[in-house]
Amino acid sequence: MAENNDIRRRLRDDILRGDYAPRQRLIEADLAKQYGASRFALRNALIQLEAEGLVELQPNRGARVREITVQEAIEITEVRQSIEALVAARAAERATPEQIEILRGIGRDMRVAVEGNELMGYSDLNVTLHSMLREIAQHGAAERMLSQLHGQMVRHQFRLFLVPGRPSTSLPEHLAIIDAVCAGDVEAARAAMAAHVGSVIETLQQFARVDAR
Amino acid sequence: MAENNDIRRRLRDDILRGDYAPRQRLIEADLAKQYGASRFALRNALIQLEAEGLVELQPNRGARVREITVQEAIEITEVRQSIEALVAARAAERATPEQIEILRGIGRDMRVAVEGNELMGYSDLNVTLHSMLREIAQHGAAERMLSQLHGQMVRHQFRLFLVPGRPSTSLPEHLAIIDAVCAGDVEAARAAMAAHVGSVIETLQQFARVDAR
DNA sequence: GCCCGCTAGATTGTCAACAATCTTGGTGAC
DNA sequence: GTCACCAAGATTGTTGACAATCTAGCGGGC
Repeated sequence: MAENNDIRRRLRDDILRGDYAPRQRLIEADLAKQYGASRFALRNALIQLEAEGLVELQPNRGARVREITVQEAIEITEVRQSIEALVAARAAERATPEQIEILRGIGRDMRVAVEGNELMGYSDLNVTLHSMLREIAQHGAAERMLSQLHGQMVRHQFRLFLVPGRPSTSLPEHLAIIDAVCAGDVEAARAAMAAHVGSVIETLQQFARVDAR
Repeated sequence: MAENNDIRRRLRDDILRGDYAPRQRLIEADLAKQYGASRFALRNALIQLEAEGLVELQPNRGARVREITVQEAIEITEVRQSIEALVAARAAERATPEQIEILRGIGRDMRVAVEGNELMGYSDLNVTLHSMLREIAQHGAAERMLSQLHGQMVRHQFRLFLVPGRPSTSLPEHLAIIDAVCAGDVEAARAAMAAHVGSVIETLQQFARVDAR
């Protein structure tokens, strides 16, 4: 099973990186050859990825990359909103002085990245901030749910950074979250995170309107 | 695969009903004989149940029923709290007159069940109310996450009903949720649900203290 | 007496071949 | 020309056997 988990990880990474288009069929034999694994190992990986919501498995008809509509992306983000708010609140409760220093550092870097118009750098910092907050919160159940939701979203997440002016909207939201967590203000942290993810949802809703045309 | 999903469902039901103790080893060959299925089908079911969080799968060491500690149960319920609050808010937004009638009916039945001290009946109504709210909310992502979390919790959920006086605490909370949803008051519904699940968390915390002795 | 290593049995992991099912392309009736 | 039907190929589903790994119990050395 050691190799099995390896296959699973590689296949997941490749799907998340966008190597396979949504709704593209994933044919066991082809993938097996491509990854140098047995069909058996591949099958297991596909079953597991289905459970993660990355792949759709229809009986006798094989596996496809699951397509997430904008509407579904919004729903997923709504759930993410409520869990991330919980994580932020919990992080505010538990952050140690060392962790607070790290958070402030991330905030400074974010400001610099936005001022320098470094989109990719800012995107990476965004990921770093959210995962730092999860680490501070030490909440296993939230962690599991968020990583599951996140995997399903990657494709749409990516589109967000292409929206002009998006960084200058989200920067103050991120800084507000950092301030609240560092101040140990539980309710402010919850509210700041809810507001931030709320603005993500609004941006997604713009996509929904554009796509509808 | 038709039979495969059947096995999965039966095995899940049996685990949830408590036929297998936590940490009990689930031996593929034994289960295969017991359910009249092939080891192959069983294996797939176990992989899927692992993803649902019901079963723990260690390489070369087989499957066990996953044990949920009280601490984990609290975490899971905290996540549930935030998602259920979202569902209640959404239900308040969308409930039709017919659905409102049904909710009020559930409320009346709950009152009667508590007055008549019918614990099992009240427990069933509790399940009915929550699933009715999910149906009204029509929120696919929330639905999926909640059913996953619920599966992991069943054993602890059960203990709640053994707590003396628990029904008389939760009845007014349930009625408040129903009132808010029927009134279409989104924020009140969110708050009422958060308060209700919050009181569940407090009860679980009492267990944690008792178990620690 | 206690610990280490070893063997036998139990259990899981993997494979290759075969069966069942779906898909595609073509053929013929109308 | 269009539709229903059928066959061939492609793909997934399943099986039984075997390999790899773990576990428990025993015996020998200290």
